[in-house]
Amino acid sequence: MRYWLQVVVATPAHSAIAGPLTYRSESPLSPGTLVRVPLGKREVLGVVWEVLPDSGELPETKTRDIAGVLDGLAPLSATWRKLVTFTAGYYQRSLGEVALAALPPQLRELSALQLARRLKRPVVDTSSPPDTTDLIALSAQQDCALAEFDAETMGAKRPALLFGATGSGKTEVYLRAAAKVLAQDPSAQVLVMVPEINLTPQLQARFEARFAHLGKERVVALHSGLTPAQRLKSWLAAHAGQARLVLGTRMAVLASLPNLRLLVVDEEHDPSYKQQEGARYSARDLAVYRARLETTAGDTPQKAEFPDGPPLGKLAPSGGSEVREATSVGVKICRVLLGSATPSLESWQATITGRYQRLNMGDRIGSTVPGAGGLPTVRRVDMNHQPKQCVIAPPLLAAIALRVARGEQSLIFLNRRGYAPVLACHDCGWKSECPHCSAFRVFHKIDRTLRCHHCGFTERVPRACPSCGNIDIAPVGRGTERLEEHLAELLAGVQRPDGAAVRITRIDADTTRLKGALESQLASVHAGEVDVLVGTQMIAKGHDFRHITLVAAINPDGALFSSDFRAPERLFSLLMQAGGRAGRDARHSAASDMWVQTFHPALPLFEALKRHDYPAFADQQLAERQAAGLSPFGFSALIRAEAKTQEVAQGFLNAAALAAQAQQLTGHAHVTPYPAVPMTIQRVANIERAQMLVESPSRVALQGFLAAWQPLLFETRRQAEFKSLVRWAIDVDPIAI
DNA sequence: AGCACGCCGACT
DNA sequence: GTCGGCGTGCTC
Repeated sequence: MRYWLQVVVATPAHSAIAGPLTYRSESPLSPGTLVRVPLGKREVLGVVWEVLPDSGELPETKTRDIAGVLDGLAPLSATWRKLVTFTAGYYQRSLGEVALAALPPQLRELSALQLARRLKRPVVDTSSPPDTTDLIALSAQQDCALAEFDAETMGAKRPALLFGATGSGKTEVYLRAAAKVLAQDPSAQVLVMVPEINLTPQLQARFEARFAHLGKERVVALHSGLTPAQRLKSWLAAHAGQARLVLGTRMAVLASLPNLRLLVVDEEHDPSYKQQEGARYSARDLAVYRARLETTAGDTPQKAEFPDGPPLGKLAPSGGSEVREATSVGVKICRVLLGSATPSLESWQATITGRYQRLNMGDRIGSTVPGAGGLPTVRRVDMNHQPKQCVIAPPLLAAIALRVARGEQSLIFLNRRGYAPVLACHDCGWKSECPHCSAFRVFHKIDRTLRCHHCGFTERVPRACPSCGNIDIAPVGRGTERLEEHLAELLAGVQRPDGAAVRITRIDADTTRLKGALESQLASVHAGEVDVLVGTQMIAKGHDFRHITLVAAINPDGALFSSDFRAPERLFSLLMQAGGRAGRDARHSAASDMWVQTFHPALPLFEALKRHDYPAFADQQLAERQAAGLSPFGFSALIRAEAKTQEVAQGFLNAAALAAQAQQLTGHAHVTPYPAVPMTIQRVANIERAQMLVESPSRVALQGFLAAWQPLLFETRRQAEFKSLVRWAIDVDPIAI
């Protein structure tokens, strides 16, 4: 007996192969089975997508036999395949690319024997009843948030947004919600996502400790920081249902989790949930979609909407919610819990319209009044009234000196690494441009190099101006390296309480390049071996510095007048998060300050920041976005093109848009393609880059347009004049424009 | 993406 | 005379 299988393999979107390939098999493998298939001269991993009915006749193309089956592995579920199909369609990539990218890379290389050996390890149940004796009591607001989350009855239970300040105890809410789900169903699985790998070790320890009663290896991590072997192990444990709780980064949203019952997205506003290469999916949006997909009433899956849609109430079956309890036979509920102190405006808007349930948890534990308890006092420094060219305003410097003298720690932010962003000649006007990119190379004093942060091109700093020979070349502007040096000079006379000199340290991508460097530097801060910590935004996230009583943002204005409409949102979130670093220790909190140096202190953004008032900030931003038809009130996609010349890159995009207009793809659907423009960094590593924005008030219309446009883009690509085009890609729902 | 095949410069 | 540069084309 012969069967024809439709198999998806890792084919990039720009290759000619878009859909599944047809192979022959002796046995009728079920969809979702992992197979090895010949492709050209090599053998690749594939996933059986469907089995063609045996019509007796050969498919029109030639077919080859599959090379092998990864038996011992359960087929990937129909739900997983639906998730992959949706992701590929929505983000305009091939099925195979998304499907294979979701599997651990090691699975491709493993021989049948190696795989069998890995799967042979017996699963021993070492679980015991949970021990709740050590659990501390929840705060009233944590209790309330959990109760509301559990009491949700709307439709298939809406996605929930846990809105709570840094330090308000969101993690404990995740832990309790997860514990409840895991206890209710002995096979239930929970996925907890965090934005950065850096944050997983401490969180993993906390989750492992809490769920130790489930037995060994029931909590696993899934992120790109793992070795290939560890990643495979975690993935297999999740796929087999053996792992009960998976803690991971954005990649984990596509993991195989056969009995997923709860998805948690911590810091849901974080831009790193958006994949920035390959299939550019938003793990947060997919989490919302996946929760709907995993929710079934009997055998009927919920109609999934992405990530918005009609109010869910309309989709609920008449009769209400009691039939949907998790204990009912055949009914499986999967919920999603997003959490943030500064939610994305998309999620916030969803709680206003009622599509999402909002769980308010405003205050820090042990405090209710800003400034008098947990939240730091925000002090704006109007830089218009400070000495010219001053980097750190005198009152801020005095405040830092005071903290040092009191033996307290300060945290100084500057979102620019290196010594100076530019090196310039005062005589002829030469600047340290990168020869390969349209960007300046950054001066790094420590090894006397000029480094391009875009292509990596590095040279030693020239002795004299390369253009006119003048010796007088000087750094312009300021990075963390120079700020650290500058602070050391300014604070040279300041003594610690024990009479010792001030100790300044810097944490940024340059000081943490080596493995373990970040951990050891953080440890020295925690141990109190540092008085002043200088760093980039990497220290604003997650790390819990208990003894810091002063946080300062040196120059946050850059983001204010950016062409990117999301820049204010990111700045507000960053400053709120930075402020959240201060005074988490109750002993200090009453006296902790957040300083912001700005030339525009009266902007609503800073007014809202001063009051720690995210809702006010969101109201104002949402009003602006609604007026401009921007997300979440409008939808967009970016088409990026790379070529040897800017003319070809732009020409390709404009020609493709013209072709779309000629075919009336835009007319009826209210989709607007804008003219192609050079990207902000126009040239990187000698490749010219251009982009085209496409907007629509309707997500469905935009989707329809993009799908219909794809073939035209391929067609345009084939024209002789665009031969030198390097590549092009679509970014749906881009987070930066 | 891989991995071929396919035509032009500096080496054992 | 070959090794190898990466341009173009194909993979069920």
